[in-house]
Amino acid sequence: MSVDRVRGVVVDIEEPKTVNTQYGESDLCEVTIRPDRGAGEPTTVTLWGKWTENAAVIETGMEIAVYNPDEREYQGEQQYSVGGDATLVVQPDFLVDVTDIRAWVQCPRMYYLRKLDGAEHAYPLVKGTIVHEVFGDLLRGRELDAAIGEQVDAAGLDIGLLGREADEVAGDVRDHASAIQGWLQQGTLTETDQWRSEMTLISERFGMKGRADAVRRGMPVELKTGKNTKREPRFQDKIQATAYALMLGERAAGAGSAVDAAPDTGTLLYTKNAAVDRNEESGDLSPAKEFSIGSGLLNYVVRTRNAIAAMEYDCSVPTGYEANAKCEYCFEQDTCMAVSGRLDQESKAGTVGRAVPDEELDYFERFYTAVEAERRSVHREYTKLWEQTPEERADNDRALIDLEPTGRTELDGGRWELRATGTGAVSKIREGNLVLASDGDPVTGNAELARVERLGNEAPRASDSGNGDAVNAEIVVTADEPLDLRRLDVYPSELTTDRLQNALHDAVLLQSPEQKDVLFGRREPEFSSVDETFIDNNDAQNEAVQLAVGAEDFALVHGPPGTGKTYTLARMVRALIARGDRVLLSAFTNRAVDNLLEALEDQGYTDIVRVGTESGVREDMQKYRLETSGDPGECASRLQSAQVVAATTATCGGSTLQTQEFDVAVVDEAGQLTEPGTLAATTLADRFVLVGDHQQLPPVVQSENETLSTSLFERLIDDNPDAGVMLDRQYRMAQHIQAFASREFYDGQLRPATGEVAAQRLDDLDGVSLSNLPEGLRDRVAFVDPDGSQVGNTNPIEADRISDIVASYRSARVPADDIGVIAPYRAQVAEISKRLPDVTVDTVDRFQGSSKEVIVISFVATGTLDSPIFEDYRRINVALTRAKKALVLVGDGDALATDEVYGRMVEWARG
DNA sequence: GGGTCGCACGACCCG
Repeated sequence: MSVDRVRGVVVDIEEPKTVNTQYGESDLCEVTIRPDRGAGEPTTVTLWGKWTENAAVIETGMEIAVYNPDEREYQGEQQYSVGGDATLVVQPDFLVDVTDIRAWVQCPRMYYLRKLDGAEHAYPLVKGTIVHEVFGDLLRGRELDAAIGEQVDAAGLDIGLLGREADEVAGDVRDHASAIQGWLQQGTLTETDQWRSEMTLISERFGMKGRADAVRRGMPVELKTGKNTKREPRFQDKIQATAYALMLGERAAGAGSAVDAAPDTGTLLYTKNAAVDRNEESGDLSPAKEFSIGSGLLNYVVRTRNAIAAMEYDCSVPTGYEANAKCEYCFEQDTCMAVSGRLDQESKAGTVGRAVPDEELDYFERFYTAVEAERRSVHREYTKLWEQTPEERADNDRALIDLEPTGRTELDGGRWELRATGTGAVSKIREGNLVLASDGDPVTGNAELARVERLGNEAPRASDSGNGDAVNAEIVVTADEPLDLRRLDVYPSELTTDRLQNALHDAVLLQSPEQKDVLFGRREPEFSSVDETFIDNNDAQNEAVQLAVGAEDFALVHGPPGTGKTYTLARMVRALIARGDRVLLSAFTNRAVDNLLEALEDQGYTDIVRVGTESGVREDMQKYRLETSGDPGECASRLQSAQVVAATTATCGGSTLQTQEFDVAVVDEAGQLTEPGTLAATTLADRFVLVGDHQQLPPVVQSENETLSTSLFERLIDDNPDAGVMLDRQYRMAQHIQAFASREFYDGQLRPATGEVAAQRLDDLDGVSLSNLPEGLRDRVAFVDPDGSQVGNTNPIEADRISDIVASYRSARVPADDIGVIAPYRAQVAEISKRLPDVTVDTVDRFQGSSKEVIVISFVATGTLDSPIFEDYRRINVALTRAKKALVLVGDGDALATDEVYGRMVEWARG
């Protein structure tokens, strides 16, 4: 009996050797693995022939999987052979992108360089994207001219930023697209082709993912906007198509051999061939080139994929010697040499220039490694796509399953609207998200990337994630192809990670030494003095604006809760504009960016360009949103001439804003941003101002990662206390409510701005009388121990008690809208919101930046505190400082007392 | 997008 898969952790690797067999000489290498993630009995896997190339990159500790191994006995021991039909996959959980395999095949250094500096704004790329879109449209049956017109229009901004005209680009695109059309017409005349465009493929088996331009009768078709008059397609183009073939084979094979089931032919469409002047060129000018896909090519793709996964295991940097590339012919040679020179790396191409200082090299390496760890966390999210057991599925908040398809409609332009009814389950999926829509199995079934248009009859607001009663909610998505909508999955994206890596590269390799001096502590930041008074009733706020206006390098504004941070920021931006500065406004979230714009608007300033997607930008800020389609000149000049440009830091790292320069970057919520995340905005400007509070939420990172969890804001404020101002007067909380946070997190520096703020009480609200409240809730701060018990991440008894407490406030005529409930876990949020459908119940993260008259906090934990309840004391700071007039803490007093900080908190709350 | 090696043409399924 044979097994179809062996998988385990490598514990030993023998030296590869050459042996004589009855069929001649052959290479082999023995690898010992322990199955079950290292817990099983040691087993020998023998790699034969070319698989021994992979043996050279395998290290102990790595995980390997072997498919269809040959099970046999050698010297009395049962072992597995990799040769013949078998396939070796190294680090199967690491998902290698097909375009990365393509780049690595050209040169491993190319793969690395692409990762460091991906975003560039160049005409061939913009044109290539448009041609690809038109190709998709043609496959969906659109008319050529209509498709070209629409796609050129859609790329208006990109074309304009390159200084090109729409007509000229349309002409270029037509040359390419008509070649495609000619070829398509030939095909459809003779046979009824079955086409799929833009097929998303994700392979659990091979640890690979990618998007094929098109699939015809199960075979991959790749579009290339270049020319190729040779008989054979380019090698790396074949490799790309072969990788898709491998994944298509996996889908077709079921439990059988993916290699055997892979399509045997790939097609490459070189669209420029038809446009070549026939007098000058000789050779094969047909756009379509077919090639045969054999097992050797398929295995070559897998081996290359393995080499990448092995390199990424310990974040090594490729030198170029891993393959036989010839540097003298490489068009990236200059970049390659410059990067290796500046980063002091070994490189086959050689190096040019001097290395950056040691501290910058260390910094680069530390953050590069941290960002790659973050990438691996994103990869782990993909595993949710193939979780199949009922427990796993029940626990998966990244998918909506068991949907009932209700219909589909073909839209103009050949796209489809797909509809289904849901079970009302809670998930991370939100309207506007890009998701994987499938017929039930996102990996092996029919699946398409889709956009969520509608989720439920009432659009879920950011604040009511815990709505457990929305049964039979209607779900609407749009996609390129029709399918029975039975499941939606979050589509994990490496976009953010890619942009962090680019920002790191730009900061270390492209910024001037003067700019870097202050970042690396080699020079103190400089300020010119500013006498003008900008805000006359708050000294700290005024000082913050003065500091920002006078900053030659950077300024830091520390804004604790309720201190008028946003108002100060808006005033600061106006002061900078008045000086003639061009300002970039940024923050981690779209919500924060829009809040800033609102504050600017309140102060009468509206000459703003907001860059972002339609679904990301708040309704009332759409009027400022930069139109990216239409007349290229108009789109581009609107951006180029804007004095204030606002975008999230992720957008700042994208190619559009990379074309722009600013005098000052102002970044809000900087305490929530990783260093590279902040750099994405600051590298676009000469100087920067960071505004935030490192005592509130830390940077959002998936991986447990110390390097990324300290913000640039925090590091700079620790190193340069003189470059910062703390806003010390708060306008939100009653004296007693703010007392604990002030003492614990702000050295007692935080004070109420006025006596009125300090003395505010619940009965200041219309019609509310304290005498209608139970005695325990009449103080501004109260502690209630409901004697509940923790069940998983919930505490139902505590939830009941919270429901009673809220009912008390409601019967004392406190409006539901003025009450908020905060819980540490999503499960408890759901538990409480079941009982309180009219009240905002949420986790801390979603409450940051807002406040309520009454806040009730659920601590859930009982008995002991195994894990820090709110993960981090900074989260409890955020929770406590959301309340204006009344704060009720609900939890197990004894359990909380076992922790020093929580213990002091309970003491304070019991008054 | 841009040029150079890489794959592969049969079957052994191995020490």
